[in-house]
Amino acid sequence: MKKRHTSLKDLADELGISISTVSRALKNNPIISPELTRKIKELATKRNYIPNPLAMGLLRQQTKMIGVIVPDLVTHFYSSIISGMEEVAKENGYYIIIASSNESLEKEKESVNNLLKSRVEGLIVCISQETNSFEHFELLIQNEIPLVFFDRVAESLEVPSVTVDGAEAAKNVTRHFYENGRRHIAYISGPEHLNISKHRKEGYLKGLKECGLEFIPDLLVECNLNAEEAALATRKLLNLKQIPDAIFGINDTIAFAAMKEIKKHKLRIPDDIALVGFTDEFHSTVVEPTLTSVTHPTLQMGKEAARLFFESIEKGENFAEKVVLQTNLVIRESSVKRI
Amino acid sequence: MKKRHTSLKDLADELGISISTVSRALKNNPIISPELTRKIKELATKRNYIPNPLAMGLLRQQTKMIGVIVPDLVTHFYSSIISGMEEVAKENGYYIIIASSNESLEKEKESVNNLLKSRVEGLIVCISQETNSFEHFELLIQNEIPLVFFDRVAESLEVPSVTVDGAEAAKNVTRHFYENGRRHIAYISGPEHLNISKHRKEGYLKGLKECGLEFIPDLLVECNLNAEEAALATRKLLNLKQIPDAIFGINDTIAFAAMKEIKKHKLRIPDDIALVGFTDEFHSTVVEPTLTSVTHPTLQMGKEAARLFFESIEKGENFAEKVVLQTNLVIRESSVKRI
DNA sequence: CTGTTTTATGCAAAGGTTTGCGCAAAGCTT
DNA sequence: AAGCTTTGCGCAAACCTTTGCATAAAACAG
Repeated sequence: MKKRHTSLKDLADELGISISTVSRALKNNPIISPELTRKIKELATKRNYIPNPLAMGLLRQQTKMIGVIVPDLVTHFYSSIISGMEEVAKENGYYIIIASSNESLEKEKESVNNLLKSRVEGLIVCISQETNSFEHFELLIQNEIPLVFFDRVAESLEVPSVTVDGAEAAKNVTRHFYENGRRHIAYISGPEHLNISKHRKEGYLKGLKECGLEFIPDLLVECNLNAEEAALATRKLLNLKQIPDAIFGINDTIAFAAMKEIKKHKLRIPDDIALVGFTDEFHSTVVEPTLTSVTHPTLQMGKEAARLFFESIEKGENFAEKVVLQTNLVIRESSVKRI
Repeated sequence: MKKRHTSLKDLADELGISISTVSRALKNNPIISPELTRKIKELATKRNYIPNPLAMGLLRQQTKMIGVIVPDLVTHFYSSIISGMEEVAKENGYYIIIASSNESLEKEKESVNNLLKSRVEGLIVCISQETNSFEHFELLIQNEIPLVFFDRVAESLEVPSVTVDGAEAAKNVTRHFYENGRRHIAYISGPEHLNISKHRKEGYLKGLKECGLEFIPDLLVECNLNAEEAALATRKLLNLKQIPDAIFGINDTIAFAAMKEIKKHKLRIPDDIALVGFTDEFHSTVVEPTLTSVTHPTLQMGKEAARLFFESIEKGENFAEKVVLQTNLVIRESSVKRI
């Protein structure tokens, strides 16, 4: 049999006073005499009194919980962002409940529902790669439930978000390739409807243009964001009559898969093909060759997302600040020819 | 201004009936007439009624929340285990709140307190590497708050737990080295007070014995579980007069750090030194050479831990089942000489 | 037509907290 | 001494749900 937690009533009864007096004393309300306050506090400590958050929540109509939906939990990128969110949430006395969509629209909808059922005060979401309709989010907006997007956003919705400048980053990668003598630069992209795919592609194209390179449609392949499809996409590139001398993957998962595939084809990195990834997973530095990658300020992204969330709670429905963070191209072995 | 969620009272008022009738109708209580039930359900759907979990929780004295404390979130090992827990928790209508100790005893204690404040119904914990005292857990046991350990456990406490058979695994690694011609097998261990360190060391020693190898104290180095200390430990091994021809790291973080260090010393893996890790992080297959590792059934560990938790809630204080799962040695390039 | 059973619904308490308002007693003013 | 202010505390409502018990109306037996 579980013991009940100590309540205000328990304390009040034991001291023969009213509940309200106990409540006030514990909050240092000066209206309660000093000696009584002292006595009450003493007993509270002794009985290990902890305010019941359910009762408080009921009263104040708030659960102090934020729902977070990520495509998956096991990717360093997301867990790192979550760490950042957690930090800011904690500072504000909030808790985070995590749900993963597993990159499935269906599971994403389900997660939204589940989190709503548990009365989270709002949601911070990175949409799944399948997500191409947004009714489940529109419903949130209609009901004035705070919503923040990060990384992958539904651009048609007026919602605060934190993203990175993917176009700029992709442009820089392209230029980096060019400056290192590459002329047949390929890009493995993700689903077209994702903002991240779109922007990085734009940057890629812009980069080509600035470098005076022609866009060769064969060098742009699109695939879902998993290792299998990435391997397939890479194979497609390696089977071209004119194979690329540089490949840029929309994220590191893609880049690692490409790396494996390139090695399998007995091609050398970076000698035959230069390779660059995106998001800078932790293991970029342990693969061989070490992977040049566009680093994301993940911790900061998480913190910003949480900050936006709290601002959204405060300012209400019309708040839709878009935070765009800069990335950083960290050059390692995979993209620069050894001298 | 946030709209309030629809409550039973809202529905009752709108229909001009009492709250209890609405409540009963929604639970298909046959005592309410079919037509009224239908009408009520219709309105409930229309108004998007969701029962308030706070009110329910207050009534039933349960929050449906489990607190989980992990050393960190960004390691694949932990996030994968958490995924498993989440699955089982969801099936049981529970939510998980995650806190990371960052391998610090202080933060671990703080997390226990925070989670208790938010009235989680119990805790599932992997203790931090610093944790060598357990008062904060004993307090939980005294207050009959369900507690489950996973991977790293406080062995002195009578608490359900799920671990792997580290001794057996370490023995097998040692034998694997021996069978591949290694005779100077080193082991980089973690803090001695951790059960995982202790058991794997036992297995290592047992393996040596079974293979008829002498235990050389210099070949056993202990370090904290981070890349820096692991690099230091590796350097120590590589500076020995008789350097080892095989190194076994207590986890993959250690093994990767060792790999970098070995490469830095211009030694070849596995030719000069064979290397094996533990826990099989995702990137074991992308490093070069690919890393032989002892795989953990992480998803299953998470599920088992959650299962134990629910069993603990049911059976109460005297329940202390210990689940020990088997690992699997996955042999890759880092431990076997190329022919 | 009266008394009893059945049927359908409402009342109220409990769970824990906060807080506006009320009220008594004590202290003060003139 | 009478009236006024201050001080210190309690009452009760509100937040939302469930559920044992009460109650009203309807149906039925005799």
